[in-house]
Amino acid sequence: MKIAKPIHFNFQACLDFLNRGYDECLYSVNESVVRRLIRVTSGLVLIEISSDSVNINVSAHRIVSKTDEKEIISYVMDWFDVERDMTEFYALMKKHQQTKDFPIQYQGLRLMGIVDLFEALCWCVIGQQINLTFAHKIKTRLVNKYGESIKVDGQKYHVFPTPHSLLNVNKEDLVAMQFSKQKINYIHNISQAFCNNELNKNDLLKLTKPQQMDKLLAIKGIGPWTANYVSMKSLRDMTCIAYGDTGLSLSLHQVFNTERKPDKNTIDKVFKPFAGWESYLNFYLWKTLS
DNA sequence: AACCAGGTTATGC
DNA sequence: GCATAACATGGT
Repeated sequence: MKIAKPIHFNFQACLDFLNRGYDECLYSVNESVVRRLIRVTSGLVLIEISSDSVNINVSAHRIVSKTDEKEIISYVMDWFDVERDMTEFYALMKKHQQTKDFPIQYQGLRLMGIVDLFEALCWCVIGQQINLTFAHKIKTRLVNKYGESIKVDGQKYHVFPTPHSLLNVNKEDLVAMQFSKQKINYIHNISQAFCNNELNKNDLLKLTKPQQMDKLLAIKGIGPWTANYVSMKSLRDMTCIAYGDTGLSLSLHQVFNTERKPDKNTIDKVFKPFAGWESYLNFYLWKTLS
């Protein structure tokens, strides 16, 4: 399968982001290739994504139908945000002193998404108030125990657990994995919302932004930061700003010379010229930290 | 050794 | 309404 690369798309830059030094259990990056197990209607498929000068190339580990192919392509396009025309964003960054080098430094880096909304929400809860190394550690324990997997060439690949599988976990097992009781409850709440069909990505995408926020914030464990983060990474809203995020605060301080912990007003002022591209500016600012 | 991490909710004034 | 504690543990 092939996807034509649009302008302002740098596959290697995207891969470097995926491979930025954390132990990631849901995909593996090897130099110029990323492999990941995904779920399509017909079942699980291991896909391998690489790139040449004109295309993104996607292959599957087994025979797939035309319908499967469509779902796989759609997954990759979503994950790598392939369809977005970045021209305007790049022009905006060049126009402003503080960001004028970004188009060269981060050329073609796309806002890498989390296609599965359930995974995105759980990941936020897992990462709440702990360092990312530890967050990856406990996520790996969760995925290894409850996520479906297949073995290809002696290598095991996992998908993120389903809401049903996490709804039925033994809480003591999660304690043993070093989840806090609070995180365990939050993950339970989110699983329940998906199982009761109070929450699913397709329906959420049909709502307006404020309606989406209300739906998300109604669940105990999802606060403003998380609602915003999944809005950016999964629902693909382009106007998200991670207010109060420690990383964003630090990068704003370094790049825009704001105070160490800028208030909402200050942040809005910085983002104002990038209206419509807030999520991308936020993402690139995070990138300046690594 | 203390302080903080991709936060959120419960509680107290 | 706003400040503060509790959560759990590893990294720096």
